[in-house]
Amino acid sequence: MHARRPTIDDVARHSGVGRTTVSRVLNDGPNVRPEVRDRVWASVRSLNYTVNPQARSLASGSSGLIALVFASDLEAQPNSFYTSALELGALRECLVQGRHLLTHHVAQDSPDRKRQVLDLIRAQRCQGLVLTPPFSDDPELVKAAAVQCAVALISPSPATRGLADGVGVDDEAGGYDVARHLLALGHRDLAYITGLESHRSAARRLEGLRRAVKSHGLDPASVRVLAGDFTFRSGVEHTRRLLGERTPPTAILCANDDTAAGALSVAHGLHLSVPDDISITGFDDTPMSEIVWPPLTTVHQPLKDMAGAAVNAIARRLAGEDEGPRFETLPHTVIARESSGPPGAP
Amino acid sequence: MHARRPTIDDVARHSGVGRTTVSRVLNDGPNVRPEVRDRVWASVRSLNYTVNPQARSLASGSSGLIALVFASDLEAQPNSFYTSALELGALRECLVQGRHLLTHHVAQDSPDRKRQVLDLIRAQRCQGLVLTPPFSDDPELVKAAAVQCAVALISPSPATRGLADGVGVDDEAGGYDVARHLLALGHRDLAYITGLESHRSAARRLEGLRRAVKSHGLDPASVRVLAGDFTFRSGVEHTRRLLGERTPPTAILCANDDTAAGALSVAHGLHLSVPDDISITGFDDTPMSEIVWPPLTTVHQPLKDMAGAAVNAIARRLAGEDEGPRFETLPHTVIARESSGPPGAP
DNA sequence: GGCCATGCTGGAAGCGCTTCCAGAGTGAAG
DNA sequence: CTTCACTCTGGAAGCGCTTCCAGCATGGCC
Repeated sequence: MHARRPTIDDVARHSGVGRTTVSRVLNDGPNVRPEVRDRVWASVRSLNYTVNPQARSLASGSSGLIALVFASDLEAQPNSFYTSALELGALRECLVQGRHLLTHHVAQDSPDRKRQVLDLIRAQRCQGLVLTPPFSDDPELVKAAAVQCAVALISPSPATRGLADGVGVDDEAGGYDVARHLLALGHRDLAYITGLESHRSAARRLEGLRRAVKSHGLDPASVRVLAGDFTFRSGVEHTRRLLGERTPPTAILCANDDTAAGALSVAHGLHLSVPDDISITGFDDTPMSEIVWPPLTTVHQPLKDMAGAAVNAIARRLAGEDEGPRFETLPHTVIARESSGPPGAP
Repeated sequence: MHARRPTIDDVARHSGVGRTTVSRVLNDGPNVRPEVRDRVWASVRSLNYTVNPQARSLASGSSGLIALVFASDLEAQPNSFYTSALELGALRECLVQGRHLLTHHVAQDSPDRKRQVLDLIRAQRCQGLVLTPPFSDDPELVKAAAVQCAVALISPSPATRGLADGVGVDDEAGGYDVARHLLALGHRDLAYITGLESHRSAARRLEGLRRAVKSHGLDPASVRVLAGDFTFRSGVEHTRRLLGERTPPTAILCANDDTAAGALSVAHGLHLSVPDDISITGFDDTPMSEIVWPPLTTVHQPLKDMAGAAVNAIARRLAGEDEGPRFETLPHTVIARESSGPPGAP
């Protein structure tokens, strides 16, 4: 069939040096004369040699693997844009760092989900682990994982920030900012559809919302809060209920874009005009917010950068950096599109 | 720090058997007495042993890696639902098959994109490769890849079907079926926004559309065809042009859901009613089709199953099955939602 | 009882790399 | 001329597994 692939020994023989020297050249090691280095590279090219990553992993004792774990179901197609963005960001940074990404989806409601994550990094010899919400909010899991490998958290709550490196936006401020946007437009009666209870960072958005309401001299308790779960479906259900009330709110804030899309859909079904009859906002600024009609006012979160920063933090740890856990706050922005406007406008 | 992880020799010693026997047990090999087998498993559990996948790969000479390659940009967020669905399907089947998935995104316009793919499977020692469109339509690439590893194609065109295993729906029939759906509703003036030229399977949808038109006694040449590229943006641009004409079509068929979403958005912008003023259909039935307003009439394509079947085909090849390339056709369905209706209705 | 087929077992040889360590060469310092 | 501190270099020992192959029981059969 095809000829045996060249090994490091073939390169060594071909360039007339020892195997160790070839290894040094391949790994940019010190103590190799430039001319020897060139000779080795020439042989590498001429033999069309590439290192065997499996052998390298075994010998060096490091797999180069970083696991990215999502809490979702292999069957469902959850928050596709959110997870895709994170994965792409992580993938890109892994490429830069010469590491490999192991994407894993764990059923959210699986009773042994923590074990699944720990088993994964154990069995695969992962050196790094990027946890997304709500896993990134679980102190027990984070602690257990941190013993085994470098851990970085996406949007961790304060409870886990001290346990590992983290990246995220200031969710409280994000909530505050969209709420301010709506209050400035003249809205006085807001409703909020939350994300999953366990997803702490999204819960902080509500706190920011309440702060904004209070700072406008209104009663935070007047904000109607409905317990959603980030799905389109929960946006549909809660919005249907809200808009069925005698005095519906003039604006509905949603914990993410999917939920907002559900809310929009209900408004359309009732032949209401958005934003004239009802303003709706999302969170994340996934591509979805430009796909729906009208385009969604939302809070931009640099998801790809967040995932990249997480992988980068892991790489730094593995390179030996040894400070306390660090939390990196990335900037968010309110993106005002057409789904929000003054209440009761023509 | 932590104790050295147990190796296969520790298990062998602990259970009083040879290393070879432990290996047999771990790999479900033959010729091990049940009682010995149990004893070994007991040791494995008690030592909390897991095989080192890196060592196994090296020794067995098989990496267990399957690459899934997308033609897209790490910067853009292309067809998120489409790629996510394929990835989830592949991931699930890999889990079943005990293999690992290496997801890779290659810039569509990169001049050496073929080389990038070939280098990837070469450098990583991938044993399988799943190619998505338009890579799956490139005979040159498929041939070159097939020399190195088992290849499976997602939605290959007839030109590449003979070169490797493939999975897909009958795109021609899919196009035929949506067109029939619209014709049955009374539409006589259709427009089609195509996908990327290089994406052959999508081009076949147009052929089906033409066949349907002809079978209704209409002139296939009367169908307006606009060259899109699967993006929301191309849906926007072409629809804007179409609806600006003196006699706009009564229905716009799009090569995928993203493009259809763009078309919908333009209709809304012009304050047209969908489907009363204009019917719009998509293709793929990604979650997006339920998110937009009104929900999109589209052709369901079982993307997750397709990716799973592709991985499965690779696994069968690697297990030694040795027939000619096989193409597996999965069923498609027209999903009639609210974006299509009789033309010129109230 | 002798013989062979069959089932089970483990020793030993790698897989292709990294890394420890000893050795060779070189120039500056004594 | 010797000594020492470097800079280079390569031999050899693994990393933890799979797999080839030889060896030893065992049992059925003539």
